[in-house]
Amino acid sequence: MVAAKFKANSRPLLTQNYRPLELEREVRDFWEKNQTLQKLAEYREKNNKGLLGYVEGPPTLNGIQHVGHARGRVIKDFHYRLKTMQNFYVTFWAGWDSQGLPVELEVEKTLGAKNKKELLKRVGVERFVEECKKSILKYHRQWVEADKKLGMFIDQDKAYYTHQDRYIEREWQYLKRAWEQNLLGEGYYVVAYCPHCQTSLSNAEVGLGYKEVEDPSIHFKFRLSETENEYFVIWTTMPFTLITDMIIGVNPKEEYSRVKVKNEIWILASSRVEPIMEELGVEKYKILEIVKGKDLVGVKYEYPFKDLIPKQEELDKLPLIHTVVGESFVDVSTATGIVHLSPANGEDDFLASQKRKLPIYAPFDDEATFTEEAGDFAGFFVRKTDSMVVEELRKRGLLLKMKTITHEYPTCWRSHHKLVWLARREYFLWTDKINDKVVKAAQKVNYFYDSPKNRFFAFLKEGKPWCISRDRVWGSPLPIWVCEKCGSKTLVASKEELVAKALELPGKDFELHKPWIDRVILKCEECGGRMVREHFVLDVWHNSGASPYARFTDEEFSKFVPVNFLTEAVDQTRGWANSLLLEHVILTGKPEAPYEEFLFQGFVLDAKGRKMSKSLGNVIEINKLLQERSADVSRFYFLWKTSPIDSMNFDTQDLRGRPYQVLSTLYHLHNFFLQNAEYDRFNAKKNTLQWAKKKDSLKTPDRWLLSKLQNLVKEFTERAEACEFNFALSKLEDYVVNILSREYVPMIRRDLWSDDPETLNRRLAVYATLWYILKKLVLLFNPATPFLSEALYQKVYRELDNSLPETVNLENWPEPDANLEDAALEKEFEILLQSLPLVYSARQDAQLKRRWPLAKAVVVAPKKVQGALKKLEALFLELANIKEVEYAEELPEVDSKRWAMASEADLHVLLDTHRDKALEGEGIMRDLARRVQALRKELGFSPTDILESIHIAELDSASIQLLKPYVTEMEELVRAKKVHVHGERVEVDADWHERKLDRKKVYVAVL
RNA sequence: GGGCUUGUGGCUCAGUUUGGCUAGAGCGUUCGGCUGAUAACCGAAAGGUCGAGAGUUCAAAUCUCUCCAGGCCCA
Repeated sequence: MVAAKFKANSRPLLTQNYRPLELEREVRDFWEKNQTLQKLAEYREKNNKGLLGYVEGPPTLNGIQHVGHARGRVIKDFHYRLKTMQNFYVTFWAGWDSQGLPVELEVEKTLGAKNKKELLKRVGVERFVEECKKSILKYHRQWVEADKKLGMFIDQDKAYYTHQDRYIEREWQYLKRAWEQNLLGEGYYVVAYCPHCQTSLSNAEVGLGYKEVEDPSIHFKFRLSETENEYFVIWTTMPFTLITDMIIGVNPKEEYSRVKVKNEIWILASSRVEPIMEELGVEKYKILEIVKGKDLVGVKYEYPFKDLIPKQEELDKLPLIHTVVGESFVDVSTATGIVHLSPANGEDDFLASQKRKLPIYAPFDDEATFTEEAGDFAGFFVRKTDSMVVEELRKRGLLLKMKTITHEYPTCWRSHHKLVWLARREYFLWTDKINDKVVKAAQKVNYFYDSPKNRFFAFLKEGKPWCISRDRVWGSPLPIWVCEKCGSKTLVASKEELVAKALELPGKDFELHKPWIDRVILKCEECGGRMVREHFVLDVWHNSGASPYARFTDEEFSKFVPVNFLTEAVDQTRGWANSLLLEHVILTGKPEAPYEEFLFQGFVLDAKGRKMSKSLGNVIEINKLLQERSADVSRFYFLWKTSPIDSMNFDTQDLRGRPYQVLSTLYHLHNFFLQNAEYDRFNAKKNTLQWAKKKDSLKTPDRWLLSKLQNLVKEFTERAEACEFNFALSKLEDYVVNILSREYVPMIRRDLWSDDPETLNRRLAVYATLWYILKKLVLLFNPATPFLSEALYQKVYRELDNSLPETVNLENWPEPDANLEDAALEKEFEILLQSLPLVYSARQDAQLKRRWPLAKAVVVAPKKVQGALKKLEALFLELANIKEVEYAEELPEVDSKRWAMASEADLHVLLDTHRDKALEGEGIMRDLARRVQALRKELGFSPTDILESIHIAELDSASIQLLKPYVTEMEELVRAKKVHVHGERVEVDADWHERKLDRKKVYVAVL
């Protein structure tokens, strides 16, 4: 009868096992079919308690999403879902960085290029740009796919792309503001240049090409101007740089020696005297004096080629030129500890001269050939002059030694030619002028953790100007036009304005990219001449840094910026976090950041803690990972494993462990709840907590569990908002696995194991409690594991209560309910939960199984502890499986053979190990019942099925006698109409199954 | 080479701000037990020079210095 009722009601809402992949697929379909993402956004847009701007840190559409990216995306999505459930409207819209060097490089590879100039000549810029667009589309598809699999609720329909005209136009507004404030202008910068490909290279490209190469290695000397015979001794591998020599550098903190060699005096670092003399074959020398580097600063030296280079002779008259400067980067552990500096041919050199405001002397053209300004060297390719310079030094008696060495030196990754560094004309944002404002702006931001904040500030305080021009094709163009006739410049920041001022246009409808933009010729307002565009494109960091203004409309910008919360990996301190900040200060003119909070995340490494790289082959791609692994489990793992600022060793093996277990337990708790609640026809709308309270059916375990939940809600929320996701999730883990599954469920199991109508209200009260608790948990889990939460929400909550909203995401974030808190009760349960393991421990010592009932326990504890335990005595007896408990304050004298004991601190439990016949019989019954239950499950019976009969055979006769009085109780326990006990295995209508019972065999049959 | 950061049982992490009981937890291992929601769980055991060294202190995983190794950024 009961079984029939159960079956009639049974709907297989949840599969018996947690199968995340299957379930996530269903949920993905559900979201798509119901347009959940869109509905959610629309709802919160109309109903919210506040707006939170968000702007996506655009991934470069080159390369594939791997676990490193996914960590950040999961944090973003976590934050979005949390804030949305807290009833905020968040502009969680996608964005993509679709320009830049990586895109160009890939296209170059695809099209097969020896060098870029040749390629562009061969295929044309139009074709090249077409290919760039194709390439970004390819990667875009894969990123969107990965986002979908991850469960990202980012709005892909509202995505921005940095290459779109409307984005570029708005990006130009930043430059316009900079132009108006005199923060944008021309300057020089030293860049790596490949003479063969005739193009400059980025730092990243330089890193690609370090190789062993041969170079001249020369030691030479420069005479101190005020002396006849005193010299600085210097070493270099690039003789040609002497042509642009401007200053020499010493380390002001180090010691230098004046050394007598024959009738000359040489100056070099003290620590280098011995090795250099050996190198130069000088056997006899004498150290005359030791001086500090800082005492050499300001000394003028005789630049040797003034006769060959008139411009150098001119420069020589200026202050500081051809004198000694102090620089801490000068290393006295190699060479002579003195370096000559050519600001036009080295970055350190350049910065040293900028600091001192020296004039720029860069006498070469775009082909790296010396110009007229280089005097006798004019017309030669720079490195061709190496030997000429060496010869000139020799003629003047300044060359000490010349040889050839092999060393590591950057070469062009494409053509393998040695690179040279050249000062080139570039465009800068003079952000050094607004550094105070920038630092002030950065100070208003919440960074959550100190270490990345320190790093960010250390970087910001350098306050270097920002070189924003790049000599490339696929990028946002620099909107500056120069008059061919009078040289005046103009910045034009919109297409409309371009058209209005144009002399020539590349057709009516052109896009704001090369090659078309270069065909726009403007009319000079000063002289009426033709203005042509400066050929540069912009640094991609300027593109993404413009996103707050460029991705929104004016109205949205004023509503949403400063945005609330951003997060990127730590490498973005110098990248996006910085460019956003600088550009916003320029745009607004105020010391204000475009973000209120910025979380810098640590990097994701492989299982062994090595960085992920293509060459190591240990990169884990998201699309591949999620083919086999659960997105929920992975998301949980990302957030749970380590603090977001720490680097994280990603080990797919870990996914099978605790993260899976936590989610699986949550799932099975729902299964448990459903099985029982459906059986008793629980009515979610009627049988609420209020109802249970009114019926006085809530018991202490329920009230304890409810009280514990309030604290969980409070702490989880606080930790999550502080970006301590690992702590937040471990709180959740503890509640689900320990408090609910391990501790609460055994407390109420006995109450549920009954179909007595008299106790129905008690059972319904337990379901009301579980419904309330589990539903809150599903909400707390939602930001971390949206698939599981949605699945349970649909299959359990919406199924049992059709008045609920359409998706779990439309629920409100739980808030602690003070009415349900009971600190005193929690304290009492703490004591109960400390005492029970002592019982189990004592049983273990005495070899007494937990299912064997015992007559008596004595709890020895202070009065207060006793009091708590007395209040919960019924629970204690049931969970300890003991008939009676006594209390004492002092340890009584007992027979240690008969009594087993376990202690912790001032709490002791004594167990009476003696079992009379009744206890033994009940123990045997429980042993057998356990085996019957296992067999029932094995044979596929449902827990609620009533069996016809159960047969037990081949127990010894003593056991049979002990068991007999408990047969009726057993029938109830195992849900069978009749339990038969036989001596022998008689003929029955079912198979006998052999089971072990305390090393003896016993046979069981069920039908 | 510089800045920031990490190093705690076999593995993954707390604890370090503000020095203070026998350095904790989970996973894994071994033995035993429990279980009709759970590939779960419980008890016990083995397992730690807290990266190395020095210093400060009555007392150091914690503070200071040096070094080693990994990571990020820069040179």
